[in-house]
Amino acid sequence: MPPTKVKSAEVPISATRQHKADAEAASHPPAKPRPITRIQREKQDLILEAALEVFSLHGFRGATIDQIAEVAGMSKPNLLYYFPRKEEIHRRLMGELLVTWLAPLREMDANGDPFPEIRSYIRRKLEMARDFPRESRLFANEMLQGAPRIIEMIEVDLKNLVDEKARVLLTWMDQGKLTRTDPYHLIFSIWATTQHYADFDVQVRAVLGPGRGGEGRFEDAARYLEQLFMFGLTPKART
Amino acid sequence: MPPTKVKSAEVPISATRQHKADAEAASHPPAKPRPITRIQREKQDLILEAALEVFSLHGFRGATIDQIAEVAGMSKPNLLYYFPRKEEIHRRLMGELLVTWLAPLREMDANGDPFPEIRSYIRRKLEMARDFPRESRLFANEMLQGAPRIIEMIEVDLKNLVDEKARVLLTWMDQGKLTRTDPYHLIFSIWATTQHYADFDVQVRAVLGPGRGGEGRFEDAARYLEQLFMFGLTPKART
DNA sequence: CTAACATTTTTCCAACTGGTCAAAATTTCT
DNA sequence: AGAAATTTTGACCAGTTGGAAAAATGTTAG
Repeated sequence: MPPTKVKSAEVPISATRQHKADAEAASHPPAKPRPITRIQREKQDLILEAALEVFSLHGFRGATIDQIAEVAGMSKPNLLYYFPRKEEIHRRLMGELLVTWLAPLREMDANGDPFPEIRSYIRRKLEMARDFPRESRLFANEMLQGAPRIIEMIEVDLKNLVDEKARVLLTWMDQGKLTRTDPYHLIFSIWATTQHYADFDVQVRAVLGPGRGGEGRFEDAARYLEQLFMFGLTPKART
Repeated sequence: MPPTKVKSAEVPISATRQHKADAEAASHPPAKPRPITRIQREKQDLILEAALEVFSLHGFRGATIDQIAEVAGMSKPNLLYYFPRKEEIHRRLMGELLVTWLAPLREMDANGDPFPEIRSYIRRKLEMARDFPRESRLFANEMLQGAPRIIEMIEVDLKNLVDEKARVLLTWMDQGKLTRTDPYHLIFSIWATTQHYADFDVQVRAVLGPGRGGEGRFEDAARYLEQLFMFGLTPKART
């Protein structure tokens, strides 16, 4: 499966600034794409990691290249050598994010039984909120701003995936294995409840207080959500 | 009930820049606070309204005074005449927001029955997401950034309120009127599911598509959430 | 070793940022 | 109306921002 259509952004990064050494021969149209070096990959990863940190905390506009460069441990011009513009960094980040972010939903298996499937979907999402809160916040930040830079991916890739899974849910409902309800809003509610623990982490911790705000909160959340969704979705006693 | 401890921020705005006309007499310690004029109130409201628009979209760091001034239809220095610093605007906004934002939870009545109470709490929150999405996003933005400017309010006012309502929920559980579960996470899940429709509005609309993404989505959400929470919280058949 | 390329640093810039200040315009009060 | 206060404006500033150019330094294949 191709890593979602990340449109341009795929250019080999260098070659952009390099003096066009086409003088020698303008014969090969696909012009040697120049293999990506070890350093390139390493530094790019470093930058993306730093950018994730900064963007997820301040949003696109609020983040500065200097900040990202500092976190990445390099100078600003050096960073700009790898990603010639701020937007490129963000675009790459979002492109990669969307793929991994939707993986849990992709795994929901139409051939499985609804409750085990939904239950483990919720668990996986909750684990992601716990283990990748920055990714969650990056996504949330983009959404809050109206998703200007990923609206297309949302409207195409995300929508298609959700449509597909909504159909799966409907099938389960038809089979009487699941309460008949709105599959889209069902998915929304799973997203909302799980991502809440990453995006509103400060609030969750503050409200739970030092006693219950520790690491145990994810276990508690899992237990609670399981109960909420299970008994909310269990069809009335079979006939 | 005082509008939550908004600490300073309460100074009459003017008098800050006014040349200290104390030359006449340094006799009255509480120095005439100079009544707030009509224009002051009007312009301040204008600014706060514009600031809500901009802050909710770009977060604190990402928003600029120029932007706010433009939306408010006045020059930057003029805006700064009313709010001498960017942070003041934000602080005021957050202070007022928290009060109105928690009103629905405050209304949850310990003397009522759990289901009608919870049901109408969900409805009220959903209505707020529909009618005041910018407020919701402003709040979300602040949370995403770790709530640096309102952490204190969160830890005190919000926590106290939630503690109180959690006790109410526990009472209902003790009385067997509600499934025994974690009252804190229950409240979180209501916040998450309802605010999702304001904060992730773009996503919701994109996924529902032009057909179902219209105004009806809030009604659908209300119906779905009601079902989710109702049947998830209904205690097992009485003995 | 060295030419060719890749990486990094230094210097620089124009636009934007939050904010100041004094003067001018307007409103309010008597 | 006229004085006093309030409000608005225009010019200005120092620091930050995203980014460009080019020189300096590494790295590596032949």
